[in-house]
Amino acid sequence: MHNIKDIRNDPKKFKDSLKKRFLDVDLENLLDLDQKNRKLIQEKEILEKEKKEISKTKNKDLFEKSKTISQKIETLEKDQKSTKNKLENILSSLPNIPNDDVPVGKDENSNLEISKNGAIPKFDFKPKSHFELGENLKMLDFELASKTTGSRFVFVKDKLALLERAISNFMLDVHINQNGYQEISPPLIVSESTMYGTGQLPKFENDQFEINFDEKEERKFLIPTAEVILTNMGKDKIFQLNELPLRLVASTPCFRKEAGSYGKDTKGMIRQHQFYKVELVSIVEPKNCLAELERMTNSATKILDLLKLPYRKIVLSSGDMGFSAEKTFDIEVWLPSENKYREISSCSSCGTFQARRMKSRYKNKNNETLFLGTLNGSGLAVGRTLIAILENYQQSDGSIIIPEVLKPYMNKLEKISKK
RNA sequence: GGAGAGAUGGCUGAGCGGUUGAAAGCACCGGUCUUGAAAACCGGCAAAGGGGCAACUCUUUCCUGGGUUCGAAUCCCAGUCUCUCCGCCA
Repeated sequence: MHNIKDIRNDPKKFKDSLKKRFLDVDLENLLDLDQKNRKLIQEKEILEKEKKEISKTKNKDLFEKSKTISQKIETLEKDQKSTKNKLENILSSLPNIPNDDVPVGKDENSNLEISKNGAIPKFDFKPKSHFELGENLKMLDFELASKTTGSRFVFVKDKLALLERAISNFMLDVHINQNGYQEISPPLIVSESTMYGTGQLPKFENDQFEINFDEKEERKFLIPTAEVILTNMGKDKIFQLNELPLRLVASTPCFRKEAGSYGKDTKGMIRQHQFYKVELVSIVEPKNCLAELERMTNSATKILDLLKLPYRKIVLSSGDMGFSAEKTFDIEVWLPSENKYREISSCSSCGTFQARRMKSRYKNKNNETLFLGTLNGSGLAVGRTLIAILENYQQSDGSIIIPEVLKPYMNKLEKISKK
């Protein structure tokens, strides 16, 4: 959510900033609504003051007048509220403004590679895809999932299920013990206002799983990422300075409809309706956002370093960034079967954009109440890490060597092979 | 699902028709003291919104939404949430 005052002060700058997102805002309308809103507030306040004074005098002769004033206030208030609503509806559907150092471009073609790490493995045979490997091992079962549930679901079985759990536990341990994050086991269901807070609603409703909970209550959704619930831990809260920075990590299932990706990645478990992800969230003073983004990204790449998986880091262009982000680094892992890098983590700073939506604030040194900065990043997507391990650690016989750091989590198992 | 109790500032907690935006304590910030810190003492400290270059000022807000009243944190109605007890249950 943008601050209307900033827009009012420098409308042109605001319009230009959103052009980087290839959006053309109707500023006229926005400013008109803002002006109308403020005018109505002023009129209302004059009457309110008058009414207040009458009641203070306790003069019975003026009581009738006070009644008529009340009626006028009521009409003004209705008008003002509806104007404010219109204004907020527009504001809440506008994305965050890209940071100055974000490359400007329409889509992923303008993303910039920043660094490459790790040696790409060489095979003296044609490397198989993760789904071939998994199905041959009889440890990935897509057919069964489509029978019980539908497309874009999978059964992970036996040693691969263990591997999936090992990956998740390993990541959690690194983030908790080495990177200074606090572990959270959060609700996987959130209310509508929580989804609004991080920006999933109102614009991206069609990618969310809404659940039928209780007609009378606020609408409820399955989380598309733990970012939603972790970031909202600061919802309607004013933090003391000594509570910051707050760094949180959770390993949770994520649920997405993947609307609009029909035909994309239909094979295998790259794109599923349900997947596990270890999520990092930081809540910080806004001035520390960009430094925290570097720190968070390093926390994520550390996992890949430890797993000895080759990856590259890229910075997303203005047109490719998510709705709430001001700057985003993607980390892409090497997938031998595709002969290219694929996204395994996305780390974003949202500045104060989300904090404004969920009223997440803190007291600074001067005791002023200000909006916080929020960041989120995958550390990492568990399903895709599983894929990357399968493909990068595969042997000619179809077995999978267990990465050194995961062995303690796998009962010292050395490799996964067909029974 | 049945029966009670409650919801007030960052937190704890008073107030129960008219200078109450709200006592007190804690936390926090500033100062005195101290080699430094702690303690002690002094001072400051709710939020949102409007007007103003600013000093400042005005309005709203005591869970939410209605109602009574000239006037509501305080009275009435509805709803939401939390807690306790009983039942059910992983």
